[in-house]
Amino acid sequence: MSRNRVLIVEDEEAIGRLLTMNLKMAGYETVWFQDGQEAVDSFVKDHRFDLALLDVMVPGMDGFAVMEFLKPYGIPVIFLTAKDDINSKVQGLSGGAEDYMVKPFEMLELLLRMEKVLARANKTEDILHVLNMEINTIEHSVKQNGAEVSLKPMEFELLVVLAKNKNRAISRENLLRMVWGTDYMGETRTVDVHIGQLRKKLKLGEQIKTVSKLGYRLEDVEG
Amino acid sequence: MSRNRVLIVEDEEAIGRLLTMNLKMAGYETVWFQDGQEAVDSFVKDHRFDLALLDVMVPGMDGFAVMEFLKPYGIPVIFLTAKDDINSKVQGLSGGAEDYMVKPFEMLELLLRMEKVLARANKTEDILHVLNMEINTIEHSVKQNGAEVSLKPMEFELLVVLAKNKNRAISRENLLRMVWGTDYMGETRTVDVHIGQLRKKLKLGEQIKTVSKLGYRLEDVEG
DNA sequence: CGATCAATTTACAATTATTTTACAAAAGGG
DNA sequence: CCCTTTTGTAAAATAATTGTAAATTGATCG
Repeated sequence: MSRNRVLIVEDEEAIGRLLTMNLKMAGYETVWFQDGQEAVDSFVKDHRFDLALLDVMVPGMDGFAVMEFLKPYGIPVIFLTAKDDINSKVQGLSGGAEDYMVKPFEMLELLLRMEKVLARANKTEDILHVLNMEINTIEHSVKQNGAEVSLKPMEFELLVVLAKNKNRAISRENLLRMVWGTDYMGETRTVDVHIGQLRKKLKLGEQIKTVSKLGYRLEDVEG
Repeated sequence: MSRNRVLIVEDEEAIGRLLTMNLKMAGYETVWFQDGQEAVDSFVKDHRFDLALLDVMVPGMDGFAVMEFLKPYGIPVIFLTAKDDINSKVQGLSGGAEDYMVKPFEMLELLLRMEKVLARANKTEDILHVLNMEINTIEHSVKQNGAEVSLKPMEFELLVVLAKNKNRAISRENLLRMVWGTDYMGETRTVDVHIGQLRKKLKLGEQIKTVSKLGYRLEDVEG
């Protein structure tokens, strides 16, 4: 599948730029507007979006109003808003928004939530193809050159995260958060051990690169 | 690349000018007010700031009051204050300020703290572009003319500091503080050796200038 | 309860990174 | 110029990180 397209409506320069850059790194296609009206004008001409990130307070037309235009097309919305404005939260979620992020937020947190929203909307691939592997996220199975390879649950989850983020170095901390869901502090070699298992079982000694002091990267040259 | 915008509220002419000048050199965009009320009046019309430096004692409206206006927008605040006024410190930090500088302060110290605060608020660029390099601070990777160059962790950290402070000479002592985090006293050639590695690996013999008796400077004429 | 299997921790070996050393080369500074 | 100090850098020494087998812990199920 081609990459998911994300509509961004955000007037703050710094945040908009950061979003654009990070989503691009994460493999999304983005279109960014600093004005709600402009976003809508463009949207009526081209509504091929899979997800929208809308700042609530934005010039031209506010985020809630923008959402009304997206609704008929079933495009899920995640709102971005300045500090704990509980009213916006209520209005946004009851109005049909999928999720809600309070600024300033962690980019990784946003990426995780976007993943979840896209999965719920059935806009993610169920089968990933990386290197010589076919990873079935519904059956939790992996085939390598057509032959089934048996992975334990955590090994599988780790492989999925590496595959979804191929060619990108991921720190041990982030792997722990993404796969294990823990904000683990202190020392643990769990990640390393599981990486070792994947390397052994899938013969990925070369393809899973160690990034010293940081973490690991699954390399797939072809892209 | 657009720069981070900093709101400065400081009535002392000399300090205000110094801040404006130094931050501009360091690549920030600044707006400076000498009166708290004026700053707030302007802020309600344009709140596109990434950080605020607030003098506590300032005419019109004091720093704490100004902060209350910034809070809802999640704009981090660093207080500047005349003396070692412990009360202000307590009031400021408990009121939500990110950090606190006592005058007179080292400009480099302030720049360091600003960096930290911006990073915490997720408002720093993840990808730096300097000379022919693209430095990805999330993946800890460097591309030169599109080709990946492999750096060891400390080499990478050093490059980031040089890049963030390009065209500014940095002493060995400060490099040690910024990269290695140590207030190392005495003799060490560690910095020199790592500079040598960067020059070799990235062919920056010309661009990393030695500043005799002081330290080094990464030059990027284009700015 | 055990038996079984997955997950994590431990412990130590292997590898890689960092710092120091030592000397050569270059730069200042009379 | 010459002498002194500073800097460049290869290579040795030291330190830290990573790989991984094996032991331990935890969870599940009859």
